[in-house]
Amino acid sequence: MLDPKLLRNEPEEIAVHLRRRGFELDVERLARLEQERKQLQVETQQLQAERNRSAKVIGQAKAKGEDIQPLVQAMADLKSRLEAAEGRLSRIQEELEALALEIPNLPHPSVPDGNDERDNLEIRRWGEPPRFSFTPRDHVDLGAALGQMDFEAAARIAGSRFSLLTGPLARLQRALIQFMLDLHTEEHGYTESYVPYLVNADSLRGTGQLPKFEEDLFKLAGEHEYYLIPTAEVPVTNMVRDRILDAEALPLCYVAHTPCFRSEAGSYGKDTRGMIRQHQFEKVEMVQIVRPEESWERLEQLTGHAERVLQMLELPYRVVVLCAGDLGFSAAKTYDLEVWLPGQQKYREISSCSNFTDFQARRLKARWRDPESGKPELVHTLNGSGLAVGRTLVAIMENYQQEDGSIGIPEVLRRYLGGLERIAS
RNA sequence: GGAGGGUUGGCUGAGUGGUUGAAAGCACCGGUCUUGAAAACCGGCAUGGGUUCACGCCCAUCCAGGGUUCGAAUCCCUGACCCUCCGCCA
Repeated sequence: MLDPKLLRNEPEEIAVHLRRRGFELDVERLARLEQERKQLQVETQQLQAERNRSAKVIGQAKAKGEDIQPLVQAMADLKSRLEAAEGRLSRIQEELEALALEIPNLPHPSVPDGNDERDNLEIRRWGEPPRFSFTPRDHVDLGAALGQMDFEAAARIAGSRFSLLTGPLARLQRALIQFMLDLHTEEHGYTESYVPYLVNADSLRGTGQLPKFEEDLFKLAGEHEYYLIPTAEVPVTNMVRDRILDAEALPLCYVAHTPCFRSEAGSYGKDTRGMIRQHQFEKVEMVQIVRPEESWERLEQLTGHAERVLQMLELPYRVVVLCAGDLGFSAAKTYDLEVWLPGQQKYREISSCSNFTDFQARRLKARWRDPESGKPELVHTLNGSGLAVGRTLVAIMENYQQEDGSIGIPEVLRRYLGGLERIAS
């Protein structure tokens, strides 16, 4: 959520920033509602003050044993006017609130202009795409040949967009998770955390998935209103919801491995082959809760932590900064890491690192006590995949494939696989 | 599934219809004292909003939503969450 004061006082400027990301702020409607709100609020508060005064007078009169009937009768009219005013005010406030919840974050000035992913800006590359003396296969063919990846069985068990791994390939995925968690906890200073995979609607509102993106989520039927998490960002960031943190506690850095569940509504026909886009996938996620003044520096650092995983796995990748039009709803700035996939001859997203500034914090009421002011102030939140595990598995298969269809194991993973150096059928 | 208890400020915790936005303690901030610190003592200290050049004044908020009442943290109803015991269970 944006700062309501800013929204009230400088709607035109805000509209300009939001237009960069393709969001048209209805300034006139906002101004109309605002004006109405203000007028109704003043009126309501005056009536409330009057009611409070009268009630006090009646109390005092009663204490003295005077007749309060005339005073009570005089209140009747006031009461009905107050009720009407309160009703109208709360309707306006609800409308404003609903409007505010659907306004995305402001893009940072350093975010390039652009409409969609084609306008994202590559800012650096690492590693060389491997050269093969044979025609490289994609992970689907490789997995099938190994007999360790079975999409037909997955479809029978669940449906499309699910995958099934067995044997060394399944173990490789587990090894990747272990490796990433160890790296981030031991070398990057994150605290490992285990979190709920089902969350309530408040948590999803806090991080910005609701109310606007309900169709992307799996909602459980049953007496409780639970949703499957689309990313660990939701439970982990919500660790600080409704809290006031001590200054010394910051920054808070958490890493969690969780499965992620996404309905992929609206992506019909996109990435239908293989395990690139699934209803269920594993991800290791880094989350940082920081002081506002250091969030931009932290974004660079966090991105570096994600890059480190790819470097240690020796997977070629590039870093792109998302253009304003491609930014996620809550993000002020996002770096995507894209790994080279020989099966597609393309760089594909494998991590997304974002600074949400105070946008999520305001929805979450996640604050810290600034020693300067002594007042509770909003924190800044950031997160980044470190990495999307399923896609990392795909990248390893495709980049480390041999002519005979076996898969080499990156050096750093072998200790997690009992020393295994290659996966063969 | 059955029975009961609870939700109050940063924290602990009093408060069962009228100066209670809320006692007390802790924490925190300032001061006195001290060579310095601690202790002791004195003072300050909720959040959001409206209005004002400003001092200030006003409104809302004691889990949420309804209700009773001239007046609700306090009474009634519904819901959420937490806890305890019993049953079942990984």
